[in-house]
This record gives sequence, structure tokens and C-alpha cells, in this order.
Amino acid sequence: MAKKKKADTPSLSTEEKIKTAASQVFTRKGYAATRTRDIAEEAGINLALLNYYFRSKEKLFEIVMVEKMSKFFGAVAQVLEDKSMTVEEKTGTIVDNYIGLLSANPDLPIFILSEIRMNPAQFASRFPLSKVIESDFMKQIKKQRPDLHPLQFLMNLLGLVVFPFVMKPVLEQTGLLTEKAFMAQMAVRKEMIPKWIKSMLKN
Amino acid sequence: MAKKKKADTPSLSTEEKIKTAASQVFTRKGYAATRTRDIAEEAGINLALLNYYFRSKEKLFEIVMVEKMSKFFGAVAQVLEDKSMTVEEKTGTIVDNYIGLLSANPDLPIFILSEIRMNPAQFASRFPLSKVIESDFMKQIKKQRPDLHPLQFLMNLLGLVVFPFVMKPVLEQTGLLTEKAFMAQMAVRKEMIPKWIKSMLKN
DNA sequence: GTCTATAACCTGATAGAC
DNA sequence: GTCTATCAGGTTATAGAC
Repeated sequence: MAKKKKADTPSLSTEEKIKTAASQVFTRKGYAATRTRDIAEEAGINLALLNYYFRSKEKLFEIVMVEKMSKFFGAVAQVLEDKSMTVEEKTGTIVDNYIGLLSANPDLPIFILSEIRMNPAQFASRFPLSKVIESDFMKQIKKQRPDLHPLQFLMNLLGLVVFPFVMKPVLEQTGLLTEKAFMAQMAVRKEMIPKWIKSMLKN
Repeated sequence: MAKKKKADTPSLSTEEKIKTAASQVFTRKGYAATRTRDIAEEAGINLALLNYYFRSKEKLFEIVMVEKMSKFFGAVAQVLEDKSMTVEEKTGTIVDNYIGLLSANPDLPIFILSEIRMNPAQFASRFPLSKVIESDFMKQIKKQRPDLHPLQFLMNLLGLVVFPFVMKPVLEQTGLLTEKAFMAQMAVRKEMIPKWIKSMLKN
């Protein structure tokens, strides 16, 4: 798992290069479609080195996966629990965090969601999201809209923010939006989604 | 979709059994992670028969894929073009169609979206969605909200409807919702989403 | 630590008997 | 049409030289 390297290791060690390459290739193609050779090539190193540093494809994937998960869920986790922000401030923060994160890592969502599908049980044990339901955010929403399950609004929020990135390849490949146009529209969404969420909470 | 088989063929021919099994396994695990042996086992037949009926894994996948795509995009395609319905009627219809379709095929979205990611080009050539932008639905929306790109509202609609199904494995595995509870919430969404879309078109 | 060569295994596809 | 047995190719992982 975590490798304890000497502190004086050069800025981009071989180990780092492999991990970075793995992160890219896994995220782009998923676990099953990725060959260790692809990773080695992407990292500009030899295949054997991959097994030297990380015992197996699976262990390497494991490491990458946990990192990605933390990124993805970290963008909401703290905010959900925060007791000093209003609902509007929280939605604003989550929208900003996510659109920023996903603009830099567009295929993070598909990657995470499809790998969870492949191995839901181990995901659940590692990321016990059950606390989400008891979070401050959920309570605040429950107070505003006692008639609906608060998860409905979390689904709304994530759907509005995350789903466009899931559709990104479709939109770009069918010529509906260029990459640049897509990013521009995401910037627009950053402004609009908080307003939309607000109006949904009222109706 | 509907196949022309001899009328006296028994209710479930071997060919059909294989295709059904392939559909299930591919949809659950994706192309790369699926082994032809899995499909054969699921179909209760021998591996060799798979290649006898469908020349290769890829050809079989191809068939399944086209079927799924048609299902998935068919649920919106006609409605988008319809000239006799109002925006509200259209959103209502799309929501109904999709929630119905996805309730019966929950992992359709992840499957489609992740396979598109793997092979975006061939998807684009087969499903030229570029017409979406010129559809009557888009025009109607453009008229109501000339300040925003109409795709924003298509993303909203699909995000609200489809994304929960993408999250389904997460929600269920983390214990946030049982399968039954999830389905119940989807029924609620069926009523709410049209209202939400309406309010988003105003704000 | 890094490489080449190779072992060990897995998977898609076919040959050939029935 | 359906099966068993097997091949051919590719992939992960390791042995061993440098």
C-alpha cells in the first residue's frame, strides 16, 4: 500500500511516474480494459518495474482507486457536516468544488461510478456514506422540505453538477458541443445551479 | 429489436438464450470485464455455441449494444421532434418514459455511458445526435429562455432523471436506501421533476 | 533499480466427434 | 445443433543479468 520512501527522493520518482500513469490509464479505460503494458508505456518505463514497485495490477489499481474516491467524495463530505453554513452556502460551495474538480478531471465520475458497479460491496465497506443521511445538510433540507426525502435534493444537486460530465463524451463526439464550448457551459452552470436548487426547494 | 424468426420456433431458442444472457452480463460488467464463458454459463449452453451463432464476442456485443442504445435514446428521440406538444407535455412524457424504462433496466445508463467512453467515435457515427439541437423541443426552450443554451435544460432533465439510477448501486450498497425504497423515491421523482423543470425554466 | 527474456495463466475461437 | 478438447494469442507476473 503506502510506500515509505527516503525523504531525499527526486521530485518525480519512478514510483510516482507509474502511479500517475496508472491513474490516467485506469481512469480513461477502467480496470478491465487496462493492460499493465499500457501503464508502463504511458509512464515511460519497463513493465517489470510496475510489479517491482506495486506487487500487482490489482494492488496498483487499489491505490489509484482510493485516491480518486477520496477526491470525489471529499468534495462534498466536509461541507455536508459543516454546521456554520446555510443551505444556500453549502450548495454554492459544493457546486464550486465539484465543477472545479470535474473540469480538471472530466472522466472521474464515469470511472468511479462504473468501478463501483463492478465491486459495490468493497466500496461500501470502505466508504460508509451512511452518515450522509444524518449530516447537517440533510437536516437543514429536511426542515425546509419535510414532505420529501432529503436524498431527493442530494440527487438533484449531484445530478445537475455531475451528470453533464458523464455526458461529456457523448456531447463532444456527436458534435453537439466542442470541448471548449462544454467548459464554457459548465462555467454558466456554476452560476445557475445554486439558483435552480433554491427554486426546487420551494416548489 | 423485434426479430423475424420462423413462427414455429420454440419459445426460447438457443440463439435467444445466448442473446439474453449476453445482454445481462454485458450490461452488468461491461465489455472488457465480460468473458464469453460467463455468457455461455448464464445462458446454460456451451461456449462453442456462442461462436456458432454469433461469430465473435465483438459481434455479439455489437448486437446487444445497438439494442440498448435504441432503447435508451428512443425514449427521448421521438418526443424531442414532436411538434404538437408543449414543453411541459414533453418533459412529462420524457420523465415518464425514462423512469419507466430505467426502473426496469437500472444499469442501462452506466453501461451505455461507460461503453461510449470506451469507443466514442463509433458511437457518434451510429447515433448522429446532432439533430437534437435543431429539434422542436430545443426551439421551444430557446424561446422561453433565450439567455441560456438550450442544452442546459436537456442536461438538467437528463441529470434529474438518469443520474439517480447511476447512483443506485452507491445508494443501495452504502445502506442509504434499499432497492424498494429507491424505487419508491423514483416514483416520487416522476411527479416532482416536471414541476422542478418548470421552475428552472423560470429562474 | 532497471532491463530482457520467459514462465504461467487466461481467454477467444475453432476442429471435429456425435 | 451441440458438445469436448484444444489451439493460438495475449496478459500478468517473475527470474535473472546488469
